[in-house]
Formats: sequence, C-alpha cells, structure tokens
Amino acid sequence: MDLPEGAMEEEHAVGTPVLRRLNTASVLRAVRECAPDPIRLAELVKLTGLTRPTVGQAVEDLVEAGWLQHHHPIAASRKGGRPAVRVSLRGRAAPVLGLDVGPHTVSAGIDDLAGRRLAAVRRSVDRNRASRLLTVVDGVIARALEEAGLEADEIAALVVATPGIVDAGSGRILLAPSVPGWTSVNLSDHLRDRFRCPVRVENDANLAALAVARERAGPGTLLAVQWGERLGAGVVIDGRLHRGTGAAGEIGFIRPSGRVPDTDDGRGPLERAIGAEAIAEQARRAAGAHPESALGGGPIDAAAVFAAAAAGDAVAERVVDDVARTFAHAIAPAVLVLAPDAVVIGGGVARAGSVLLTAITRHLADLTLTPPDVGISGLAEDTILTGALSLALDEVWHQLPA
Amino acid sequence: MDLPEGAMEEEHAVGTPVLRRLNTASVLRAVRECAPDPIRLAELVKLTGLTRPTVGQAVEDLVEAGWLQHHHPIAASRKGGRPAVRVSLRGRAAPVLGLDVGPHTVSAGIDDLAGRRLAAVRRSVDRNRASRLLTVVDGVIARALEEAGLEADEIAALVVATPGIVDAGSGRILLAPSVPGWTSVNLSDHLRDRFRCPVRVENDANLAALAVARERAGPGTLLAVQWGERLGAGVVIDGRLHRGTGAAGEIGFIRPSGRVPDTDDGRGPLERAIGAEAIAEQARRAAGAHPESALGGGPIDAAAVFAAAAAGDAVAERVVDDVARTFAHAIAPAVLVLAPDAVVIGGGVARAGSVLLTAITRHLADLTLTPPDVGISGLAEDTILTGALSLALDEVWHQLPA
DNA sequence: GCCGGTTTTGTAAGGACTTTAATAAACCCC
DNA sequence: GGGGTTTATTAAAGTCCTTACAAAACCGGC
Repeated sequence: MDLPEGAMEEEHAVGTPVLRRLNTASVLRAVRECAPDPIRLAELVKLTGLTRPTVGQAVEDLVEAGWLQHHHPIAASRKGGRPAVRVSLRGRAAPVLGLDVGPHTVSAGIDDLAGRRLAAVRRSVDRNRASRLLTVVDGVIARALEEAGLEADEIAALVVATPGIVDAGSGRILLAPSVPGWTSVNLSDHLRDRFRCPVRVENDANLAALAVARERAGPGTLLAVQWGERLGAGVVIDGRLHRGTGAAGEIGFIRPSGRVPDTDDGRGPLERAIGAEAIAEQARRAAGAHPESALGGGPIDAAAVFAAAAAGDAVAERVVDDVARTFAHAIAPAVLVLAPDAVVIGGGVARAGSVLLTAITRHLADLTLTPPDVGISGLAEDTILTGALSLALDEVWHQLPA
Repeated sequence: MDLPEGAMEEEHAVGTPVLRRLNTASVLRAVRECAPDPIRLAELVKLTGLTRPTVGQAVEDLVEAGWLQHHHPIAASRKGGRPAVRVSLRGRAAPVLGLDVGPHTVSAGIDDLAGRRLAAVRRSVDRNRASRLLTVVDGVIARALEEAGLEADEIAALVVATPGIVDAGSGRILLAPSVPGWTSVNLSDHLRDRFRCPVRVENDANLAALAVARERAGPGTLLAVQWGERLGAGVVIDGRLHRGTGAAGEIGFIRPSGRVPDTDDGRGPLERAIGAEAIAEQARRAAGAHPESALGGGPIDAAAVFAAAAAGDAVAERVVDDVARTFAHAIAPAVLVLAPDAVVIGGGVARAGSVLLTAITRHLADLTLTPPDVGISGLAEDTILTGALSLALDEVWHQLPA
C-alpha cells in the first residue's frame, strides 16, 4: 500500500507524467473533502474541473493503489439514468495513531483516512515513575491496535502529545517538569522502533490548539489556552501550527506583575499564580478573611470558586476577577503582537464558563487594540488526542503532491 | 506588457497547457535567482532540471512577453565552443514603487524587477496637516517617476508604508494617532486613481520587519521592533508577514508594570514609558538627583544617555538598565508565545548599540525559556522603504504560477 | 588557412497526457 | 416497450515534453 511516489514538496522538473500525478491528487483531495461519504464520479468531474476521462483514469489508478474503493452495489439516484459509480476513501489504506500522555491518563486513538474513529482507549496512571509510564503507553497502544483490528505495521503516521518542550527534529523531550525522569526517556526512538512510519512528538497544548483550530475551520490566527493545574497554549495560524524555535505557547512561564508564590516544582510563575490550585488557594485566603462568604461552607477547589461566583457570592466574584485580570495582563502583550482572531480556553478551568470568560473579555478589551473573541473550547476531554490524530492525518495527506 | 494569465493561487483544472505555464514559471524563477546578472541558457537547463528544448521554448515565450531580454552581443566564454545565448530579467517589465510616509519625512523608491534601485527620493515635511501631507506624497511620487524615467502606468505594484493600523482589505487607515487627520484621508483610493496596479497600504513597522527578515533570509520567526519616539513591531514567520486581524505587532500599547506618565497624545503606555523621549526624561530626573553624573553636562536626549552609559557613567547605566528591563518584561510574554528565533531592534534607539542590547539580552534570558537572539538591524534609514519595495516585488512575482 | 575539439543551438520523430466528441449502457417513468 | 435522462466507454485530435541527432559557432594548433 505504497503512497504515490514523488512526494516531494515542490519539485520543479516537469514532464508529462506529473500532470497525471497532479490530477490524481486533485481527485483524491476532492474525495477527501466529502469526508466519509461516497461520492459519484460525475460529481468529481464538477468539483475538480477535470474532464470525465481524466477523472476516470485517476479513480482507476487510486483504486488500484488502494486509496479508494468502489461502492457500486447501489440503488440508483431517484431521477432516472444510468446508475453512477461511486467511490469513497478506503480508510484502511492509512490509519493513523494518536497518543496523549496526559496528567493522570494515557489515551490512544486510531482514526482511519476518512477521519472515522476506529479505536479509543483511555487508561489512568500514577505518573511517578517515567519508566513505568512507558509500559502503560505500550499497553494502551496494544489495546488500541487490537480494538481496531490492526497491526503496528499498518499505521501510517503516529503523533504523540506530551507535556513539556519537544525538539522538533529529534522528537526528544527537552523539558518536562511535571513528569520526573520523562526527559531521559527517549520516547521517540522507542516508538520508531515499533512502527514503520513517521513518528512525531509534540507538545500537548499545541495539539489541543490544533484541534480547536480545526473545529473552527477557516483561516485566521488562534491562541488556544489549556488551563488547568498547569497553563499552556498553542498558536495556530491559517491552520498551521506555529512552533517558533520549538517552545512556542509556553504561557505558563509568563511572569505576572504581582507577587507569586515561590514553589520549586518546575511550574512557571503564571501557573503558580493562577493555576487551578492557586485559584483555590486564593479563594481559601479570601474566605478566611470574609467568613460571610458562601465559600466557607466546604472544601474549596477551583470549581467551587467559579460556582460560588456564578451564584453571586461577592468574595468569589472578587477572586475570579483577580484571576481574570492577572490572566488578561499576562497574555495582553502576546495578544497585541499576534492580534489573534480568537483566544479559546480549554482544560479544567474552562469549565468555569461565562463567569471567567466575561471577566477576561472585559479586561482584555482594556488592554488591547483589537480585542479577540474570547471563548471556551467546545471539545471534550479528548481535545489533545483529537489534535494528535488531526496532525497525524495531516502528515499522511502531506505526502501527496499539491 | 501583460503578466502571464492564470495567476490564481492554486487552480486545480489541469490540461496540457498548464505544463507550459509551470515550466515557464520555473525558468523565470531561475533567472530571478541570478538577480541582475544575465544567465546562459545552458545553465538554466541545469538549474531547472528541464530539457533544452523546453527551456528554449519557455525563454522564447518570456522574451516575447517582455519578461526577459537577450544579451547576445557577447564575447564568448574562454573555453571554445559556440557562444551561449544569455538572457536576463528585463527590469523595465514591471517596476514597483515603494512609499514611506515617515515621522518627519516622506520617501519614495522605485525598484525594477531585478531589484535594481531606479529612483530614490526623500523629502522632509512638517506633518501637522494631513491634507498637505498628501500633496507632498504626490510630489515625491512625481519626482521618483521622473528620476526613473517612467510613467505612472508602467508601475506594476505599489506599497505604501504608514504609521497606524491599516485595514488589509480596503487599505484604509483605521488608527494613526501620530498624524492628526490621517485617518480621514483615503490614501488608498487616492493612489488607486492614479495607478493602474495593485496598491497596498501597510503598517510601517510591519514593512521594516519584512526588510529585516529578507536580509536574514531563510525560514524562522522574527520579531522586528522599531524603536524611536514611538514603538512598533512586525512579525515575520518563514518569510511571510503576520498580520493577524490587522493590528499585529502593536507593542507600543503593551502596558508595562510600573507607573506610566499619562499623556493624551495617542501614544501607547509602553511608548510613554520607554520611547526615546521618555528615556531622555528618565535620565533628566536621574541626573537631577545625582549631580555627580556625567549626564548633567548638557542637554539630554536618548542618544546622550546611551553614550554616557557606554562611557561607564553609573547613573546612565542604571537608566539604560531600567529601560531594558521594562522592555524585556513587556515583550517577554510575546516572546514566550511566539518563540521567535530573533528579536531585532531598529529605529533611532537602535543606535544605542550594545549597551542596550546586552541589558535586554540579560533580562530576556531571565524571563523566557528559549531566549531569542537579540540584535540590531543593520539596515539604514530606508529600512521601511526597502520593506515596502520588497513587498511590492512579492506582489508582482506572486502573479506567476508556482 | 584549414582541421579537430568543444560547447551550444536547432530540428525532427516519438511518447504521454488531456480534451473533445461521439457512442453505448443502464435506469426511470409513462 | 419506448422516450428521456444520466452516466460510462471509446476513439481521434491536439498539446506538450523528451530523446536523439544534426548543425552552428568559436577556439587552438599545425
């Protein structure tokens, strides 16, 4: 099941045969855009602007190469006429595997070429020993492959989401304070040994950003924040992930203007100031000083603070506003420089909902020239995994001529 | 002198003729890379990987279309053999005009297709009345055209650099606090009436960034700061200008953590804190408190402060360090999010040289994970103009198939 | 001053595409 | 079962690149 040859990005030597490759790719792209639905050949003619014989030839080639499959056992279209030949992506041609090594869970997913989810596995894990983590990763992968009925050889691309900073070239993890020993594990090589396909390791917040950007579709600049215990972000510009020198989006290390608790756990200043735990701590102090607050009624975590604020508790509202102000001031310079269309917040804190959102919006409007839309990610817990799979699919599609 | 047809970005309909267009473009690109020097036909064969008849055909077409010109009156190469036909870009085919409406000067430049400077005009101006500014602009353009011996009709693309925020679509200036009345002048339409070519209005700092990026060449992320009375920046990613929603790079409006003088002249907080005038003012206060400083010896402006600091004056050094710290703290969040390869400083303050540079580098190293190279723009006063011309040339080249 | 050597240009036949156009197939409805 | 409709199939024509060969122009030397 080889990919079409001549996959180089922009080759200049041009003979007649490249025309065929070009048109074949064009047809494949058109089929792809109809996602998992089969498409009539005649429709491809309209979509691609090519003539029927050309499309016919291309489809024939693609079927032979395993990229497309026929759907001919079809009841015809209602309006008379010879029944159309229909084709669709043969998902099995290039399934991709995504992996998310999260704070307390490891999850894996397998998508086929058409974006259908073939497998999804999630396993919680105590992340104290990095070496044991690797075992869990292997287990999750094995389970996912089993669930999808695939062998490792059949996977066409693999993307792993991990916290920390990743070197784009080698795939090595350069910095991962939240997982002791994780930097000394060569995850990339470990996986490359088991899979005969491109393996890419990428920061989790970056992949979450990619997922959010794909959901919004269209061009534009997006700053997608993952906000929980820790704080990260990803930048997506016109659908492409911005990596910079590799550490792009590390907003957790922004130094806010106020005083910041000086823990020594590898977290960045902003995380220590407004991470989920810091929000709870701030609320505890406020509740102590103001016994009249509804916050005093039980154990306090971030969710409780947002709930109380939503219910109108003044003390909680003040805490939320403080958090929002700190956040807005922290990212305002980046917003001014990037001028993103939107800032989307995901992760645990995103569950706060509109209480936090409106406060951030208000403060940002004060600090920026063209305030971006501030929103909350509509994606569920598997945002990161979705992003990883999305990037893996990109990798596969990228092998085709433009 | 029409441009080759079918200039659309990524057209899919493919017949045999596109091959010719593709190859012709390939040849044209190869000629372009040899800049203003003529190139032998046989060399084009090697560079493009095409065969000789193909190259011959393409060159013939390009000469006929006016893009290339022959150089046949040539003494042969020293090593025997039939004398080679040589061709070069016909610069006159598509000259472009760049305009820089600067703080105290208006300048215009004309480059030909090969990047040769055909004209350069600079005129200082009192910018109190925007309507009069327009007259100066017209005058400078007329002078430049005269100098190059061209008519307005012959200009193939025009790019104007202006302070303020520009709407990409309409070319209207949305916000320009430094030029009273400038937003009510429809510069874009005014020029579109006079020129039969694409007219683009762009923020000056953005164009400066483009110029700096072109000088560095290669891929990567660049944050280029223009630092004088005012403070702006541009972001260039892999050679392409990042615009965001349109106001990208407006670092002058970052709010630094300290107290900021509250003038009402439309300048942003960071400009009021560390613009050239603010630096001087800070030094004046310091000199008043410390009569022993060498700064007391004369009128103080920013240049004097940097000179004194370079000479070892402790008071001046402290001022410079303060300025550098404020700057570093202001852009650190943006640097963390973007992870640029380099931060390059241009504009008047850039003349401060290494005194300021090392201080900024030191502070940034403290505040970021992967500190960028901090450098000073090697380009002279016409950085912005160079960027405008560069973008205009892009516009022309962009009309060709890839 | 003529003759190989060398480099390049020019021209003709061959092959690979896409396109146009015309023909055949398959189905619905009446 | 025939008309209408939609689609697939096939053949001829045109365009372009390529391969291969021949011609041109210049150098150096005898």
